[in-house]
Amino acid sequence: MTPEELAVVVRGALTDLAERGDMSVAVPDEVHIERPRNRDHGDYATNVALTLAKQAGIPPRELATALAEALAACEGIDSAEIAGPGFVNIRLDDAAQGELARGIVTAGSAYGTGNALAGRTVNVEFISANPTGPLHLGHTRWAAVGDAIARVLAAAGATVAKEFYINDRGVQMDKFGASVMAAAHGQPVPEDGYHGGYILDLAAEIIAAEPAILQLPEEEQLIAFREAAYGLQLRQQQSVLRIFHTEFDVWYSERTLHDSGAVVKGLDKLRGQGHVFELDGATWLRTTDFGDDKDRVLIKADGEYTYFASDTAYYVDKRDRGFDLCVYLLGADHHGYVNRLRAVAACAGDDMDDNVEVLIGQLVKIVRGGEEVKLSKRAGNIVTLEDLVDEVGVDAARYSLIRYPADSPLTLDLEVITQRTSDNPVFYVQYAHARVCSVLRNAEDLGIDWRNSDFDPAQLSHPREGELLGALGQFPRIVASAAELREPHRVARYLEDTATAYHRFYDACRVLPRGDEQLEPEHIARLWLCAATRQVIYNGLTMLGVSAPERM
RNA sequence: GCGCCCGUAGCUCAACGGAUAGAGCACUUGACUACGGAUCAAGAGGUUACAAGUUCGAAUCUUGUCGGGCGCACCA
Repeated sequence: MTPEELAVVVRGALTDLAERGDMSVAVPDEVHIERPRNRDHGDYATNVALTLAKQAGIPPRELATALAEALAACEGIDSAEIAGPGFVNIRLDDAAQGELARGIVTAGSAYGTGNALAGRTVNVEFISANPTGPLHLGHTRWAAVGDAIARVLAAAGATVAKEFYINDRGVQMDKFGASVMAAAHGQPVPEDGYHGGYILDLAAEIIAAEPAILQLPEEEQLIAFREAAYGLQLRQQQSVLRIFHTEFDVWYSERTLHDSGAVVKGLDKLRGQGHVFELDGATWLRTTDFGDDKDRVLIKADGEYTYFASDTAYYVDKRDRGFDLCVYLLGADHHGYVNRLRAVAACAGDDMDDNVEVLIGQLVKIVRGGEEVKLSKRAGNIVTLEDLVDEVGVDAARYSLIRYPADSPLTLDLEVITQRTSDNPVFYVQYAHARVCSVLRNAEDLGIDWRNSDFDPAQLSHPREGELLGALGQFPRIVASAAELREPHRVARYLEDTATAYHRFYDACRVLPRGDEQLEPEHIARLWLCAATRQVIYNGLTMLGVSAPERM
């Protein structure tokens, strides 16, 4: 029995109480079932009596007592007891709990998915770096977490597109081009240019491919260098993200936004909504109508579009492409954009609480042996996504970034996550998966066909088996809450708990018959439990973009 | 000055208003003729920055104070 099924049972019991008329309780739509931290409190607990008592005018413990009596009589429930101020602690009978293993194995990769967000079409935009250098650690956090958010949203039933906005327009691109050109001529890079060592590499690569570029007139040459370097750098970003297992559905160029007329179209839409005005020769959007602290310029007095104009047009364009929720994942230094972007949605006639969502990721601080490693894209002394992957591997890098909520600052010690030991939780979880796979392989080698043997769920009566089943039953609600809250770290933490439950089970319960033992129903039941565990860990790791190795 | 985020074990961090605030690392002590010990068991470690409030109940919500990070362009 899953917690969701139990909630239905509890709700039914409450309905019975209400209909019998002893107690005038209004039966809530949702009954909160939780898994008590303390195992002495049973398999599950509900606080529903506490929440209903006041409004029903009944002391909580009295209501809880009546509910407990009703529940104890329900099928699949072994006992129900009141505790504390009015909790009802519920213990399932072994068969009802064990049946879960069959359900998970049958559901396969669908176990854990849901339909809470069915019908929502979501655009998740993240990273969106300038194509003027390698991706650094701030980008890397979102590369991992943003991708995981998208996967979790999809698991909750949403239709999701991952999008990368290429900031390939504006003065930063020109500075980038000028920097590469200077390097190509062996001259010092301009003061306000890009100084990383990669600039020299780009220059060398461009000259090698097209030596004649150095003979072009200066202005032409500048453009040629800029475009060549842009192409190379973008491909480098795309390649490293592919290695990182973060695949985008759409790479959207800011230039094409302008070239396609989308910017003009977006402006027209905003004008039609009546929030655009002229002042001092510039064209403004009155974002203060919707909570921004100042109005924003769309077209400067010199006739140039601002970056903000691109932003607004891009939002309108996303909505025109059919997305009903636009999620932006931004770095901490962009938190000033939150109100602005929400106001853009409102100015376009949308609901800024429903159509747009801006998440802010706090900074990642990197230390190496306790000493901070400074990051600076312009200075060149940077830790890049590629560096991190080279040092710790894709799985450890992704997992280390995903297992913490993105909205709190994070310190990673390279010396710690470089170690391929149990210091790093990803190995702990992957090891559990490999261990289950090993047991199932051994079963196969022994010729045990557990899938086609009778499965008696009541065999799973050991406390450690109950713990493991309880953990496995949590998975769907963990995924649902991770999606709802945009917090994939919940899945990672959950997997760690589940891995612990498996290791503890494994430690206490022999799965396979020893050499001279007969195959018993208990062995079969435990193999089903193993198979269910493998499925849950596999589904969870996959949701995080982390591999689930069968051997390590 | 205004605004956003954050203060939880020695360190890095969990805990969607619930019961005795939990993990990992580090520290102490046990369990290997191993279904994979990359594991398990036990111990020690806390005034959840501080103070008031809200309620059956607060690390969580409200207000204030202190401390830290970041942001406040006709830049991109």
